[in-house]
Amino acid sequence: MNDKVTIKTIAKIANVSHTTVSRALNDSPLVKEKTKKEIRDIAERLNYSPNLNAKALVEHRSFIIAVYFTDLNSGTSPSFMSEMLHQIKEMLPAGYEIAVDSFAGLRRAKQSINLRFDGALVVSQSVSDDMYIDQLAKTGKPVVVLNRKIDRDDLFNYASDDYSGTVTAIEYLLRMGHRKLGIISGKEEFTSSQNRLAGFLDTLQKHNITRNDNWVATGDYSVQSGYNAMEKILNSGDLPTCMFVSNDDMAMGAMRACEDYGFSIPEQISFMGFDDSAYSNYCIPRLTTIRKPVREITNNGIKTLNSLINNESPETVQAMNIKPSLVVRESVKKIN
Amino acid sequence: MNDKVTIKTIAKIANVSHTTVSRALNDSPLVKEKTKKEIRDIAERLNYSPNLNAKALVEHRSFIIAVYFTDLNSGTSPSFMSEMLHQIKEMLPAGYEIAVDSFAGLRRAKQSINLRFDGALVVSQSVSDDMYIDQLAKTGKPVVVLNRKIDRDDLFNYASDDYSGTVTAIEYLLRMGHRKLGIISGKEEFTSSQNRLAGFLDTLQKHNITRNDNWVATGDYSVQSGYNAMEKILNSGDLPTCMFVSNDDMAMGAMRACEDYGFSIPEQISFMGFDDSAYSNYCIPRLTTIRKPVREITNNGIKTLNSLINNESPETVQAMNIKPSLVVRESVKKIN
DNA sequence: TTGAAAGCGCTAACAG
DNA sequence: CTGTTAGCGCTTTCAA
Repeated sequence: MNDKVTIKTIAKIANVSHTTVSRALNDSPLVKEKTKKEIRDIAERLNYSPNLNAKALVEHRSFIIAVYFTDLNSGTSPSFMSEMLHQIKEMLPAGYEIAVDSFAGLRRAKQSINLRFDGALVVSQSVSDDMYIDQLAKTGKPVVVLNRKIDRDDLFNYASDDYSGTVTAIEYLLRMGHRKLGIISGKEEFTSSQNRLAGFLDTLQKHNITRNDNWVATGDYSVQSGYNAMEKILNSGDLPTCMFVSNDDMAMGAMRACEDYGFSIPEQISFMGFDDSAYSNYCIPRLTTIRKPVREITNNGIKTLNSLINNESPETVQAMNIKPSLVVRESVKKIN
Repeated sequence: MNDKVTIKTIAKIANVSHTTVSRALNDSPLVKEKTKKEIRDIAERLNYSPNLNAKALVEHRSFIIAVYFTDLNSGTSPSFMSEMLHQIKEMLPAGYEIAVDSFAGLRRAKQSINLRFDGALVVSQSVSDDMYIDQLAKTGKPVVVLNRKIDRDDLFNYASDDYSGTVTAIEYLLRMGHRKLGIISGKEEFTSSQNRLAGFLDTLQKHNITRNDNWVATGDYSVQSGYNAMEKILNSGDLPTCMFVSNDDMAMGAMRACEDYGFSIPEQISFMGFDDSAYSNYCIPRLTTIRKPVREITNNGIKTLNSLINNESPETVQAMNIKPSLVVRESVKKIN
């Protein structure tokens, strides 16, 4: 019940004006050290804690960083989200809170974004986020968009170059002798799915490999959807020698399906994932995959947002499309 | 830059006082329908959005729900956290924001909790959280503690009965003919680890089975730690016929170790996990485990918090220790 | 049904 | 170095 302790309470006890208390507590050079110390002591003794709403009202900032995901529910892998939140919280100046929200949630509740934030970090998956990103941008407050390359140059934007990552993946598979390649792609409306699919298709074409439509399936990035998609492919008769799966979660489901249908990995079918999730080094067999540069994206984003909030010009570049890297493990067999 | 639109702006245009605008926007019965509509229209046209800081200051509430985890970094499984956040956000009344934070973070930064929240949801793993829970309780605001049974009866508290869940698990293993049982337990300071270990030890004792210290190892709930712990056990010479692993993540690591050392599961070593994580139904073999009632815990917690915030008395009971259930899959073999 | 005035707790001129 | 005064945008008496 100590929310009744205000700077005036302290002022009365210290026999000074509440202004002096405010200054002392904010470590203003305008207050004598001795007075400061007295005031701080009283504040501590009374367990004073400033009313952030009042402070926010007058300072025109709220000490809140908004973190928006496309969807809290599906599509954003839990480990990505959890790593993200941890990083953000870790790198933010003390006193800042992070408010987690999702565009999908806003849409469902027909709400519009609220204006109580000093900066926004958007973890975007889909072009459908653009209208919200635009609303955020219109507030004039710092906005950094992560994860997906956006089509505007007035915002800071750090993403993973999924297209080039996929090209790397497929060219590796070709080098390993595979020509019969299949794909399970992710949520169709997600930019990452589109880029990964395009990388796959373009690379096949470049190497004059005709694709087999029986080996093309679509999931939604969930483990179960990978299972279902693979089941469909396995039932289609003619089999690929290798599957490129748009994320590790679906790859895990797909490999499970192979196991259930009696196909051995990588002897009969090889697998290439995407993301390098925490589990990909422990599944059976260990999954060869493309490492998405999550850490780099996040760090850049937060550093930039921090500078922006403090009105400094960020040290990093405005936009970055970071190249993922190949992680070779056990799920791709060299053939011929 | 429309943050300059205030109720006074609207008042001027509508030719009424700002008081009336405030009332209209809050749908007060004191305002004539016609006036209300006019005002609402103007507000919409001007893209008005209330200054939540001002509102919060005068109403003595902030429209923020604090969500505290023990640690954002380790121990809390990402899928648990992500499901939690999604549920919370989904069930909260429109207009509320969730501020995500961790006690570990507070400790590291030597910060104390800030008072800007209308209610707090604590996802607690460790008794070391108690001092912070106490600080939260002292604010007099609604606090609901989830996940871990706490030692006080003035707060609402919903947890999983890990002890009884483990007893269920071990008795099942005994029924399957296993007598040579090992365990990999989790973070020692976590209550869940302690309860799961105690359930294991007590059940063995109850059935007069002497435990083999070579088969007792400790991890930290991470996949890698499960791998390391299992490696140690495999190297100890004499082997158990079955391992109880304190969570599914570590079980996945431990099974990986068996694979690497050439032991087949469940033929040579059986595995029982805990949690029923999203991956446990897809790993090879599918993991037999104990389903932690995450959904139930969360739902109860949020419902209660909602009532508390609205000054209603919650429909649910004050404390609940929900029993987990056995999920039989493929990783435990019946022997003899 | 409306408006005038006060005040939430804080910071920021301005004056001493 | 310190205090007086005003005001942030909103809700809420109280009076009309």
